[in-house]
Amino acid sequence: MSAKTNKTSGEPVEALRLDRQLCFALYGAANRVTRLYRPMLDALGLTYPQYLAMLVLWEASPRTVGALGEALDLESSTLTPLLKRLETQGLVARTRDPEDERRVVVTLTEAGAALRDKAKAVPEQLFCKLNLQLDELGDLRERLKALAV
Amino acid sequence: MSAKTNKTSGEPVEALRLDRQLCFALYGAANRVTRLYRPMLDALGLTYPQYLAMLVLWEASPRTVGALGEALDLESSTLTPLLKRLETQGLVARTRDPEDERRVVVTLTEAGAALRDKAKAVPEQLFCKLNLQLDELGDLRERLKALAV
DNA sequence: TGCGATTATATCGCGCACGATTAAATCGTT
DNA sequence: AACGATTTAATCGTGCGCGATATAATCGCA
Repeated sequence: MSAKTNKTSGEPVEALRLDRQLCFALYGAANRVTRLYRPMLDALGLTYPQYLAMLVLWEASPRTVGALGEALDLESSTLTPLLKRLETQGLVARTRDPEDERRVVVTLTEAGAALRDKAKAVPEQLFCKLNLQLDELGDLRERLKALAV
Repeated sequence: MSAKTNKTSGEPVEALRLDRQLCFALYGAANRVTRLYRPMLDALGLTYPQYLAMLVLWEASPRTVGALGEALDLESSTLTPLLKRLETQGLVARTRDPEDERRVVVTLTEAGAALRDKAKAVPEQLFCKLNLQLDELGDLRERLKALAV
């Protein structure tokens, strides 16, 4: 038995150990990285998911809510309030597509487009906070992109 | 320029591309894995963070709120309401430590301890849903544990 | 031309996750 | 003993993330 007493178990259930769980490593890493971003994103007035949405829009604007949801793998129930907050901040505009009134088109405002310059430094700043080589980062990124697709 | 028109940018800012961001790969993978767990955890009546808390308690109960927070890397502002919900479900008991009334001791109830048996199958069930070799999983887990510590 | 089915977004309720703050118990130093 | 500093949880407000549901526009087909 382990050094620490375990008052709940008779025999250990190996597979249930927290330190063997990929899910916990993933959960913890995601939380830690969000916390690392926070001070940098505070300076931009963005939350972490808002920053991700802006990344998508900086690549191509306008986009429909649906297209954003596909890119970010998020539901409209998550995106709609988030986009309304970006709209309130004056970073995006939300308008119905006249071609199909079901669609809502999200467009960067000038302020939203301009924020891109301030955000340019973020990726490198963050990279410095990770204890990681550049090639390790690329490898890890690709593995994660392939995970649970 | 890329095949799709990009009305926002003059020259591309390579580092800002979503598909180059480790943060997004991590964020997406964490969300996807949570969604994979959901049906299995629904059967146990647990959310994903509740499942993680139970994993910690199945390893050793009782534990203080602080010790749980350290193990899970979560603040009391997250844990306290979560533990109250587990208490409401009858899975844990929360009592003040008589030795030091500041501490709250979280103890598995019989039902909480018993749930462990039902949870035993979860890790393997989840593993089957990931497109992953066992050694890849271990490697990925260790890399994530080292990330942003 | 209708009218049921589908599609696109929005709304609602719940449970995190965290920073800021509060409250209470304990500790340390005099 | 006293009292300021520290430690431990709890509380509060904001913003996700999602399932279930609602609403409205469009489509398809008789």
